[in-house]
Amino acid sequence: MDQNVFDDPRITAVGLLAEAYTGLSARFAAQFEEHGLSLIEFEVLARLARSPGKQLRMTDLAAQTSLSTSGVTRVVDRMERNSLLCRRACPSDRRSSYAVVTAAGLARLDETLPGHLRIIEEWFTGQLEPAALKALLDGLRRVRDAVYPGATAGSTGPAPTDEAAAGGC
Amino acid sequence: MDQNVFDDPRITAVGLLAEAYTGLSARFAAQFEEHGLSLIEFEVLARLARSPGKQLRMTDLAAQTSLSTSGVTRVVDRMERNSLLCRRACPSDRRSSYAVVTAAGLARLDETLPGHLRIIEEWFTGQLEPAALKALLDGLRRVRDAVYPGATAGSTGPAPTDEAAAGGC
DNA sequence: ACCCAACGCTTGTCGAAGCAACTATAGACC
DNA sequence: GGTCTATAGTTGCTTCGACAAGCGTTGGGT
Repeated sequence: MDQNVFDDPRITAVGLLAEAYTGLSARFAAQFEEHGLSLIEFEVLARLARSPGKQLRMTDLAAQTSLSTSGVTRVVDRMERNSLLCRRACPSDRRSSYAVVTAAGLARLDETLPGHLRIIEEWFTGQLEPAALKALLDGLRRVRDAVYPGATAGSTGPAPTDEAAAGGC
Repeated sequence: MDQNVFDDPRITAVGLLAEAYTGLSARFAAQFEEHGLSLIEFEVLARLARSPGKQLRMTDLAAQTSLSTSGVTRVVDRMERNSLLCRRACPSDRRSSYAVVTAAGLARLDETLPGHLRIIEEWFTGQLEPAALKALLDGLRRVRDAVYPGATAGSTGPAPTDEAAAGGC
């Protein structure tokens, strides 16, 4: 085998993507941990908070997080134990439950977000001139659109009742 | 909290990076699995194969893979059980061992690489015009350099003896 | 020469997450 | 109305990987 296959520009490209992503993730995780959250817990909070009624069905949460449904069951277990969210029965389908952010969950998110945005700016978006950043994001979007099937599951379903908004579980 | 924080361009940027990376990784993992490899096993094979003597000390392997040293111990255990590599004592420091790719490991890599390159091209590099790809990679490199400390541990150390090259374990 | 802090690796233990199996419900078709 | 398949979620089991503790080794300071 040719020793220099690994200098192939395709391999290099993948290496850059992987290292940029894992490096950034590590910074995020460190900051999240200061607020008692893991990467996945932050993502769950964020996805719930921006969904109509601040809730999502377990399945839709799974689809949005690239976690399996059993993985979602367990993350929601932990976060419910931690009072960051709670389960709520779906009135129209007794098989389904919603995960609903609690007020405490929203507060935790509020307290975490500013630092998170600062870190993104410091290590990612702020590293590049506006034009270069735009070019990077355009490229990423093309790759993402090609490779990432469904990032919007649940947000296109029927609007759930809104009575639980802001965490009155 | 403002519902629209999540439309912040910084959040969007991170989302693109994460989705592009995880989407690509899933494609890679599926192809690796056809050859009986996991993502991390492929990376280990690749990093060993391109190192001088086709070997690396456990610690250096850990530094290159963002695995802990105990994680490396266990991956190497599995791969050694699978005859993809083997351990070899370091003659100059009895605390260290090298992980050395075997002929079978190189063969496995050989059989996996063409498909891997094809997938990179199909879903990543081939999605973009050359200029756009270059812009993407330049951006990624800037972020990577900022955020990713040491990707070259071990490749700058003293050249190990070469007698074991090509897997005569 | 001796001591001791630092290093390299392995092992015990734990939490996280996937898969497959299971339960309960929904909806379609006869 | 009854049956049958598909769906939503949970649980048992397993694997993976991190952390901390432990063992042997090294090398510098005195």
